[in-house]
Amino acid sequence: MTRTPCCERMGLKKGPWTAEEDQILVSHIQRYGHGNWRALPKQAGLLRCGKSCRLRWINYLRPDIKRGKFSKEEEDTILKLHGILGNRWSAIAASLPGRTDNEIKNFWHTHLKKRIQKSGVHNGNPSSRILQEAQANTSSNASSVMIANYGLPSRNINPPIAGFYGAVSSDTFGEIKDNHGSCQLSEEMEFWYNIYSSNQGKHHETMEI
DNA sequence: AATTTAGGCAACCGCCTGATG
DNA sequence: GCATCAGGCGGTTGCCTAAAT
Repeated sequence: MTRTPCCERMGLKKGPWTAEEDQILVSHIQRYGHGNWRALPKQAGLLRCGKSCRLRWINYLRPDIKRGKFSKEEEDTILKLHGILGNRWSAIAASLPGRTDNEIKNFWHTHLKKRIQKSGVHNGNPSSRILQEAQANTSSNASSVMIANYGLPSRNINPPIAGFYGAVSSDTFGEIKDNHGSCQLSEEMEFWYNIYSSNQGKHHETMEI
C-alpha cells in the first residue's frame, strides 16, 4: 500500500467555499456519487482535500439538509439526548433528520448551553429535567456514578450506560422513544434503550450488555 | 458615522476506529 | 500482528455580521 495522506498534498485550497466549487462538487456527486472522498476532488477537478469535500457536502450541500431555526421539539430532543449521550453530536444528529452534527454542536454552544447555565444547572449538565430526575434518584449509588460521568469524553461507552442507568427514568426514555414526527429514535438510541430495558430494576454499577 | 464588542456559523485540526494489505 | 489509510467524529478556530457604544 502506498497511499499518500490527503493532508500532505500541497497546493490545496482552504477556507470558505465558492459557489463555483459548490456547483462542481454537487454536480460531481450527483453524477458519480461519493464512493471515495479522497479521490473525489481530483476526479471533480477541485483543489480541495477529500475531508474538506466530505464536510462541505455533509454539512451544507446535501439535498436533505434542513436549514433554519430549530423547532421547540428539536431543542427538547437535543437537550434530552445530550443528557443521555453527552457530546455525541453525531448520535444526537441521527435522531434529528436533516440536521447535521456540526449544526447541532453549534446550536448547543451558542444557545442551549447558555440557556441551561442561566437556569442554574451546575457542571454544564444538560437538560434540567433529566438532572432533576437524577437528583431525585439519589438513593442509589448508580445516580452518583451517573452525575460524575456526565462530562466524560463522548467516545467513551460510559456516558450512555452510566447516564441513563441512574438519570433517565423509563418515563423520560419512553418519551424520547415514543417521539414521532421529526424526532425519531436512532438505531443507537434503540440499542441503548434495549439494554436499559433489559437491565431495569437492577441497581448495579455496571450494566449487563 | 465610526469603532468596538458579541454572537453565529462554516471550516479546519487532530485524534480515533475499522478496514485492508 | 503490524502498518497504513479512509472515513468519521468532536473540539476549536477564525471570519463575518449585527448590535451596542
